[in-house]
Amino acid sequence: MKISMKGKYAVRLMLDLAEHDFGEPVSLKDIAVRQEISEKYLEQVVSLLNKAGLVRSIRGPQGGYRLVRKPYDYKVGEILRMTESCFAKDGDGEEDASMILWNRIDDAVSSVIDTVTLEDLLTWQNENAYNYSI
Amino acid sequence: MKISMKGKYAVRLMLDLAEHDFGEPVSLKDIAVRQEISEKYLEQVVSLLNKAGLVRSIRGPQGGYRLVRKPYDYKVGEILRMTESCFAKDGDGEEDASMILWNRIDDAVSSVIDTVTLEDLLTWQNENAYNYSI
DNA sequence: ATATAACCTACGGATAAAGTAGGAAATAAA
DNA sequence: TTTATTTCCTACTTTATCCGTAGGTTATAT
Repeated sequence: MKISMKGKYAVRLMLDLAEHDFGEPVSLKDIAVRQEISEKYLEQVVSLLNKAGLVRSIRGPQGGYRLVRKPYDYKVGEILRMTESCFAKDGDGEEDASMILWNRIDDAVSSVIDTVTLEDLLTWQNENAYNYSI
Repeated sequence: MKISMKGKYAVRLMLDLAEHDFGEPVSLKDIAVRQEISEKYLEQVVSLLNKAGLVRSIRGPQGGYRLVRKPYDYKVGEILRMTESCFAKDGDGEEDASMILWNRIDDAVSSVIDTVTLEDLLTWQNENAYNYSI
C-alpha cells in the first residue's frame, strides 16, 4: 500500500497537535521543525485539514493551530480521506462486474481507518518509544 | 478507494480470458471489442501481465492470449499489484511512528485481494446476471 | 508600529494515468 | 512463399497529482 507524503504529513501534523495540546495554539513553524517537514508544504496540507474543520486556526503572533476535538474523537480516516487521493471516494459508480470486489476492499480499508483514532496512534507511539528505551 | 482504469481493465481482461478459456487463444481485438476498451491501451496492460507470467501469448494469426492457470488459482492481488500503483509495495520502510497503522491497512487490503480469486469474480458476476434477469 | 503568524496564488520538476501512433517481428494459412 | 494476422516495442501527447518553492496579503498580540 503506497501512502503519499501528503497523507503521512497530515497524520504527523495531527499527532503533533495532539501531543502539544496545552491550550496554546501550536505554530506551523514549530511543527515543521519538530517533524522535519518543509513549513511551506505543511501550510498546504494543514489548509486542507482546516477547511475540513479538523483543526482551528488562530492568526497573528502566538497564533497557530489547535485540535477542535479530543484525540480519541478523530478517526484517522477523516484525516486520510482529506489528504490521500487513494482513500478518496471513487465517485463514478459504474456498476462494474467487479463492484463486489471494490466494495470489499473499501470495507476492509474502512474497517481500519474508521476505527483507529488519533489517540490510538499516540498510544502506539509511546509503547514503541518505551520498547526502544529499555 | 480509488481504483485506476488500468487496474480495472486488467481485471476485466483476465475475467474475459477466464470466460473464453476454451483451448484457443483469445485475441486482444476480441477482448477490446467485448469490453469496450481501446485495444492499443489494452496492449500495454496485457504486456504487464504477460511479463509477470500471468498470461501466455501466442503470436501470429489465430493468436492471442491464454491463462496459464485455472481461474481459482489466480488471486486478484496478483493482478492488481502489477497494474494498480496504489497496491504496489511501499518500498521505503522509514520506521514512521504510524507504521502500525500502515501495516494494519496493508493487512486489511491483503486479506481481501490475496483471498479473492478470478473464479470468485466469475461466480459473483453470474449471480449478479441472474438477479437482473428475473 | 512592528513582528508574528496564518492565508493565498502561482510556479516548477517529477511522476503517473490514459490513451494514440507507427512500425517490427513472428506465424498460420493461402 | 507471400500475405494477413496478431503480438510486441518504443515513443509521443495530454492531463493530473505529488512534492516542494516562492512571494505576497491579511489578521493580530505586544
